Amino acid sequence: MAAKRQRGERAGLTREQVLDAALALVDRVGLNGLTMRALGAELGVEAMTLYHYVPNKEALIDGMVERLFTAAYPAGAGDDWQAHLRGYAHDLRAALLRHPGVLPAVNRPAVTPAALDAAEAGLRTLTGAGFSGGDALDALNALTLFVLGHTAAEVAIGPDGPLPVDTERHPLLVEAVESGAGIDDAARFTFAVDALLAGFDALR
Amino acid sequence: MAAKRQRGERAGLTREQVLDAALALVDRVGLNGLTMRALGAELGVEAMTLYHYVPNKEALIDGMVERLFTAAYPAGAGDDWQAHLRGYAHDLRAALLRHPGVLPAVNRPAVTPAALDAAEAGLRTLTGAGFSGGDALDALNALTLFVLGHTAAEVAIGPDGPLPVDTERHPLLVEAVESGAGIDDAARFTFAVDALLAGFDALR
DNA sequence: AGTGTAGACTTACGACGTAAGAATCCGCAA
DNA sequence: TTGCGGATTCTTACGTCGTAAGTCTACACT
Repeated sequence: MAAKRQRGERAGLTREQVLDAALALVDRVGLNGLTMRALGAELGVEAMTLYHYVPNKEALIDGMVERLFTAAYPAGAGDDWQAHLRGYAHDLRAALLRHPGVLPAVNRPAVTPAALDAAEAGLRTLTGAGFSGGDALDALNALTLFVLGHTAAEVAIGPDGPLPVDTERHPLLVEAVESGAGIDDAARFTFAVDALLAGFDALR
Repeated sequence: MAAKRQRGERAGLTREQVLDAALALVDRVGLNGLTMRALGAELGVEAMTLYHYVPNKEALIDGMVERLFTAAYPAGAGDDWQAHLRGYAHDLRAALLRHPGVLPAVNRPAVTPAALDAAEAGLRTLTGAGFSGGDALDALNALTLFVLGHTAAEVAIGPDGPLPVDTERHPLLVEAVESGAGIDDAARFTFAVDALLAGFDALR
């Protein structure tokens, strides 16, 4: 990618550049293709050089996830609480889908300043709408974890040949699937988010 | 674990034994500790022997996940649909938590006969309660993916030192956390499942 | 008794993460 | 101007991993 370098000649890297290059690499070759050597090559640098910006590979991946989440919160506080949370969920999903390759490494929300700000904004909206502090926190949590689970499942492609269902044993399943239901990921996501919001409303 | 063996002397393994041993090993040493050599040692066998039961390590992990899911569906069809789905969600979570170490490798529900049976039973209950086939499928899907996301997040332990929140910037967050809300995983899970069910009810 | 095959072992290779240390550049003090 | 120390990079090397290839042995069937 970059020109060859001599022994102490600076490449002028930053931690952010390393993380971004890692995200780009993963987008291209998948999480399994992310190796220290490959990432180094991407940046015109030897593998060991990366250890000046990241203590080890695990921390590198954590950093990528953090970066993903930091980019995920546009902090749009909506007018009414349902619109606010709906926007939050859709924005978060969109941000996660921007780097699908990293999603297998995302098993819980990263705690970043941006995430805390988003949580605070959500709590403000919800408590303002009459939720108790505890319920508001639980609601935000449930919504966030649902988004993570749904999005992770979306990108986890499987062999998924024809489902091993037979009409005798699973008539309803066959019918629902053949009617085209459950195909569109975005529609399923929207359905679920709306259900969750309606449920919060009912429990308020 | 087992006695040393000569060339050709049978160890009498089955694919199921291999998968169960892998689950046990992961429970003990974590997913990173799962290596073909270590698993072989666990079974009193060389690493390469395992390749008679599993084409490669990825398939080994897939098999573990499948096994986890197969054990997860006790097929308890409840009386009313909310009780049915609530039981399904809690049973699924409990089954997943039985082997927490594998959860990072679970990013979507495994398609197994048991899973299909459970889906069919859920559809029957829901359509019987007045849901359209498409909505019923979406609802089951949303519930399942939420359980996966929530459970995965539960076991994803983090360093999680004191949260970097300051009272000035995040007053509501500080208050909610200090009140002890959001500590108990099971309670948060119950809250979210109930919300989702209430939401399904509202959208019916 | 002879033979094929499934199940086990041995050896070996390339790739990976990273420990250890050497080389070079740069900014600052004398 | 010179010299020095830290920051950044490269080089070399080690142990471990997944697994390809080949070999050996016990048993089932002829």
